[in-house]
Amino acid sequence: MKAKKTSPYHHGNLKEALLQTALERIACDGIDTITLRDLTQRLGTSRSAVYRHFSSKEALILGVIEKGYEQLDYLFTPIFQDKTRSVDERFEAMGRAYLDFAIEHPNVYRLLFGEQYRQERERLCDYKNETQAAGLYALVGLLVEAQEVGIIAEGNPMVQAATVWASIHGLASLLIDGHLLMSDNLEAIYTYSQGVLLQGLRSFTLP
Amino acid sequence: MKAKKTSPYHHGNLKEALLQTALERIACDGIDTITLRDLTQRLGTSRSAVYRHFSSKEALILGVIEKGYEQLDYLFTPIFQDKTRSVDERFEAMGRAYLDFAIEHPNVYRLLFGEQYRQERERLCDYKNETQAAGLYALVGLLVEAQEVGIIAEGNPMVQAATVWASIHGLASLLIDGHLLMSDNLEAIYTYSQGVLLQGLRSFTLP
DNA sequence: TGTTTTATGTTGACAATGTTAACATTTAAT
DNA sequence: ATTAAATGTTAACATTGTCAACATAAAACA
Repeated sequence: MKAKKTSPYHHGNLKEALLQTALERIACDGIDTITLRDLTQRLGTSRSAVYRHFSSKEALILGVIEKGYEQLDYLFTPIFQDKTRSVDERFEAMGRAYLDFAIEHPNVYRLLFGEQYRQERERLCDYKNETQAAGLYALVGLLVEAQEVGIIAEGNPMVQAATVWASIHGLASLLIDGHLLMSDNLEAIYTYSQGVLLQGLRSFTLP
Repeated sequence: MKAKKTSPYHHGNLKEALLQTALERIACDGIDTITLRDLTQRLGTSRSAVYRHFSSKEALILGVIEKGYEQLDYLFTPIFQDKTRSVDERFEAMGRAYLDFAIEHPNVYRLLFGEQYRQERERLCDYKNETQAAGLYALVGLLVEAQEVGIIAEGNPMVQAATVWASIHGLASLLIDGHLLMSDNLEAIYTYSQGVLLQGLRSFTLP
């Protein structure tokens, strides 16, 4: 363990510490209330120190977003790829994990799947194709598998994936944004949604 | 028509003009970029004039939100209540109108159904029960009707409404927030989603 | 080792923004 | 006509992101 004297001139790991603290603050209070001054104050450095590691506040946030997608990946990929479980089970587990994550970390969820910093992300075409789409492609893979086993009707798996994702994302969004007031009915709503979705995928085919 | 001399001391209708201009600016550039200074400058008044009509910027935005919900109501209620059309047709028309609104006015849609100003809205318990829920209750009514006709399976219509709303809201959100990249596939995705949803509602019942 | 270069952190300043207080002007009430 | 209320203006303040100039530590190099 490092001997932390009375605040040395160099922090030592400021970049990572900024990303970590920013993520924590966002998770706690949301994206709109965090300020660079507060972050640096918590880390015991000066306000402008940020600019030695990030070109702007926006760039810092983009780093946090990247970090968030990585965490999500660590969470979901194992579920999708667990071949010891049936497609049905993985489908169910995925939905539940997705919803749980949104409910437990609503501010992070909004940051990852909301609208803010959308244009800025597209400039960095990195994790558009890497991290963000990873979850969607894993879902596509699961749906292809489901088609092969005959659990769902045949069809364009990308279109199916969009339908599934939209359904669960809508539920998550409405819940964490306070538009569905029935927090006690949550389990019923989720179970019903999941049932309707699977049943629809099973029996509906485009002409 | 009023004789508009060289900017009279009193604007005459500043409150309504502020709401209107704010809505326009939000529709154009989004909620995060509008400033009171810009609004008042466009209306030819001074910055602080806002505070004679609204206690804060937040209060002005809440007024805009209320206005937005009213517009949505004018748009949807007739569709729901048009008894000359079948339940299926109204269901289809509702979904399409909802999606069209979101795509044509993404910034307004986000303002109405997003997370920002959520806590502030709850303090005014006015349009929580009036306007906002109006659309949901209309949907509930349509679903009750659908159950009676036998188009969908029996079940708690509130839970069904949440499922339907979540599905369409998720699709709208992902599209306007740039997370579904397939703008050319939009028609296919919507048609497929609608089909899966209806098929699922038709055949799925909770045990 | 001693010197130089690079990386990192600090301080002071600036513009933009929401907000308030004190003042001004117009309209309505008495 | 006088007074009161409503509405609008100006000046100032605190907060925030950002930048330039300066300071210090670490690394590279001789």
